[in-house]
Amino acid sequence: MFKALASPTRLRIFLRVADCCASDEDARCVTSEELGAPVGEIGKGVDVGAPTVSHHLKELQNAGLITCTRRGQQVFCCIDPRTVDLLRGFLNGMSQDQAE
Amino acid sequence: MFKALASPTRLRIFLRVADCCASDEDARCVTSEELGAPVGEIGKGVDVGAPTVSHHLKELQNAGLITCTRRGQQVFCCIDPRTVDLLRGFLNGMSQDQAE
DNA sequence: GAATAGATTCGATAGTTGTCATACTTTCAA
DNA sequence: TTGAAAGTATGACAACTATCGAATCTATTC
Repeated sequence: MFKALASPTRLRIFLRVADCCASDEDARCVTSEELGAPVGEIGKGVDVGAPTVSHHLKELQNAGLITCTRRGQQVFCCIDPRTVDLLRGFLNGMSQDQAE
Repeated sequence: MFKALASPTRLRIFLRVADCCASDEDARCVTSEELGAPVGEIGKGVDVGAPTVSHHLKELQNAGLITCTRRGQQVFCCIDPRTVDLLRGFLNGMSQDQAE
């Protein structure tokens, strides 16, 4: 999980996915417009080739940080709030002993 | 920062430091007893050699996740709550768009 | 069915990282 | 001042990772 966000490129990709995937409540990225950007679009923001983007997205998927679904020719990705919550919970447990 | 926590061994070390460094308010690890464990003690919990532990502690320091101070022959480390807060803030910004 | 667009897989390679063994530095005690 | 204890620095090596180009796959359109 930390490992998945360790690579600068991958983190950038993750942030880009997060950007493109802002929605109302459920945030499961069902509607195309809510989905934001497909893989190709994500790749444009990062200066690496398509295979590399694909590779990183898979890593993020394996870590449970994002979920991808194919819709026609395109694959849309969005972040998984549950995993992010998990991570945040971890940090809370960490510094509740420390700060305050 | 994420990178610093990416290695399993380093994460284990980080958690161990966090464990040993639970204190009242300021949590700057001034008193020896509050400090918990010195470097050597930390190493005992992890099955790697002392040089490796030292190496990882330095990485954690560079990332700003822990602070180390020498007290006599021993070096005591404790986590830096500010950096952890920063990390948490980052995650909040992340999933406030997503969840809820 | 062929052509096209979007995305992934495969193989290779350069670079990074985790670990160790050894040697060194710093601090305190005798 | 010598000796021991606690950590750290250095150099080396194996393992991993990020990246790319080429080939392949999947779905759409003609």
